[in-house]
Amino acid sequence: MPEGHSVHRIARQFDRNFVGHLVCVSSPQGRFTEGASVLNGLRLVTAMAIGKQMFLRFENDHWLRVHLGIYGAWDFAGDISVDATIASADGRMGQTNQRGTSGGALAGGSAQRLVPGTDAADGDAEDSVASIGAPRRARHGLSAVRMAEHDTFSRSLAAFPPDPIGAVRVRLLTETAVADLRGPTVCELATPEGIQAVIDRLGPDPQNDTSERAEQTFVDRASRTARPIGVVLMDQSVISGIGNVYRAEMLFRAGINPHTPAKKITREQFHAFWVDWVYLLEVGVRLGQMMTMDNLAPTDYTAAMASRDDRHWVYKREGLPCRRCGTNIVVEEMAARKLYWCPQCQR
DNA sequence: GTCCAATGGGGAC
DNA sequence: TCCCCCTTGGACA
Repeated sequence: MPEGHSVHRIARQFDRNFVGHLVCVSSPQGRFTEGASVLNGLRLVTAMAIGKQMFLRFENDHWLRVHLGIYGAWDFAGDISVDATIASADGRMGQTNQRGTSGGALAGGSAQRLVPGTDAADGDAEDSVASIGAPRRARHGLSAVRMAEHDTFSRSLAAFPPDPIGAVRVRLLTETAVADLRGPTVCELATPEGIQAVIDRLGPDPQNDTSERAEQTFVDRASRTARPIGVVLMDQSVISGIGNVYRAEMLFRAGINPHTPAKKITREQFHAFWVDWVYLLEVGVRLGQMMTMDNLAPTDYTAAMASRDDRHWVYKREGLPCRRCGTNIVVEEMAARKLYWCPQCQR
């Protein structure tokens, strides 16, 4: 699931291809029919992300709030301009990239225009689908068609918009682009007051605010509790966007025992956490992957980008030797989630 | 086919 | 602290 970096990428995608457009809103699955009818035909004004929450503001101060939870994902298709780095996003999208012809997408910084069946620059119709959200290896929906039968896929895009496939909670459609949402934990209409109430509950997100005041808010909220730091880092009211992967990796990078009571963490250590999150989140948004090993040689780095297994210090490495000291990585439950850590490096 | 895991979070107790 | 919701893919029978 998408941790904070994915949601920022999604908001960017909306900003690039939907903001300023009139949007047809529907709920093919039928579970957001009433909300869709309120938003249908309105112009999208703003797309923004705070941590794992995304907010879309439409005309007349109608807001749509989306939280992907563990399973949620957005599929984008049509005449979508995809930032070169966004084209390499997690999960399904990563594989999309592998299959596409624009293999150099990671390196470039320029946007590419992807127009199915017409003048797609260096890609074909395959590349005009982008998914961001929960990792899903096999294809379903638009992508499933691509994987199974290329011809069928091409036809489905040729007849824009493609038919929604599977449980699409909400579809946002402009004349040239479409976004399908599946499996969100939250997809609801909200008033400005409702949105503000949600925002007020959230800790700072360094993609939105790297000020000293933001850092201080984090430190103040984190340091006043005796809960384990491994729990506190995942508390979205303390700091926004950190999920289970980043929690484990940040604790390892800091060399801190996850059980340490937060109030015993020093000021310097909190500062280091903040600085590291600023950095890791920026990298994650840029690469579309939770790359937490930043001391790799360029060749190793490429390999790590390609392989999900080589991206992390400790996450999902239980029983394997620590990359730093050789001690076996352990796994335990903390805050109802699996926590991976090195008992030697994180004493 | 059936079962389980998965990068979350909220509510009941 | 437990339980439930959301959805999908993969492992296994």
